[in-house]
Amino acid sequence: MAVLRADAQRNLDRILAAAADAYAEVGPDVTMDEIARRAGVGHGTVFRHFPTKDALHAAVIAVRLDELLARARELLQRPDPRAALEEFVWMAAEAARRDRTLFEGIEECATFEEVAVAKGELHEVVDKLIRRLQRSGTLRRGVDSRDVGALVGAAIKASMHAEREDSWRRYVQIVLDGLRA
Amino acid sequence: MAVLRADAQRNLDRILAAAADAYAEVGPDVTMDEIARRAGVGHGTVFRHFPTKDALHAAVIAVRLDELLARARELLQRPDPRAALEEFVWMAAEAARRDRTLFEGIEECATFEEVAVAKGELHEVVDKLIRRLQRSGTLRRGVDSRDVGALVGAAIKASMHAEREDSWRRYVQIVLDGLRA
DNA sequence: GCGGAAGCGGACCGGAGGGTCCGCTTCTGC
DNA sequence: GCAGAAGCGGACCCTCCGGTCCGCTTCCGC
Repeated sequence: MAVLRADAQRNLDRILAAAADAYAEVGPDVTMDEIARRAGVGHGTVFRHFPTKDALHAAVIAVRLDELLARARELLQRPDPRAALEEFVWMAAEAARRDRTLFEGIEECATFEEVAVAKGELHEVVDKLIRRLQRSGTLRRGVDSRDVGALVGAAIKASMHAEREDSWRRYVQIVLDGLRA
Repeated sequence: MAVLRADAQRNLDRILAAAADAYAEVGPDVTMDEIARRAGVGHGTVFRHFPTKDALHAAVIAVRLDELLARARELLQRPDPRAALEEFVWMAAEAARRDRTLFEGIEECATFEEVAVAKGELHEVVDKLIRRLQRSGTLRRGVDSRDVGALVGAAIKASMHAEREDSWRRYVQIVLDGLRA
């Protein structure tokens, strides 16, 4: 990544932030115009920084995944494996709730190097958390980080249409309970 | 509904069948052209029978919901409440698996009378199944048919991207286990 | 502060897809 | 089998949106 001119760097940051907001609020179908508008730049400027809409989406998702990855690594140090996994799940759930595009977009964006790498590393770390718990015998066998990710993401998505404000907590709890051995 | 000319009725049936297939296979974003092509009719013909794309989608969903409703009513007669609910859940899961658009489309199409009515009746009947089981004390309190529908739909959706062929069964089972008291 | 490079942004393009329209075809009642 | 109604279908329209391009602006090294 060559060094950018100061104004270009500022715009890049603004675009990433605006895109994150826009994807979170509107969903994966936000238009590039809307993102540009939120960032306060012209539509063409967005395309100079990101060659396609998908590339921008991937960049946003990669940032989110890196955040989750950092947190997951910290949790590996936790002595209690159940608390570690549960904390991770609740954290991921909140991330998915904030940005409904997170789990949905991962599959499509997996063709992008940055997303594939972050995803791979995250799975690796979370699988460690899971295996620790399975060894202690309190987590269902045959379940891996992909399953947990898919189920938690799905539970969050399912709660989006619910009337009750706290449904997402109930749904995640139901999934967690279902995952017990 | 006025009586249709014989050929028009035939086309209508073909369109509904083709649309059901198309939504199931391709997803909610199938184009009207694709549906018309599958039905072997012109694009304009589809629009004469259904004024908008959403109206067609709603019609397809209403048919599915009516099928589920009929089965749910039968299950009310079952003496064992747990078996009744579980059978319903597995049935709904298979329906959702066959037609990935089913649960997704319901919310948006709820503005259509036919869908709203079918949905309301289905919730009513399933709530009866659920309350029977809650009274027996083996189902989590505070859960209703919307929650169960959302969670099962989510589990199915989550399994769509999984590599393993049988993930949907595992996921539904996890949800069922999580729903126990 | 000047000149060249880097960046900007909005006008523009092209394709996709929902929806309309009307000349032609097919059906049906008599 | 004929007349008129009902239905058909594809050409067409229009909007939306991702992506390109280029004349103008802003920045930065000297």
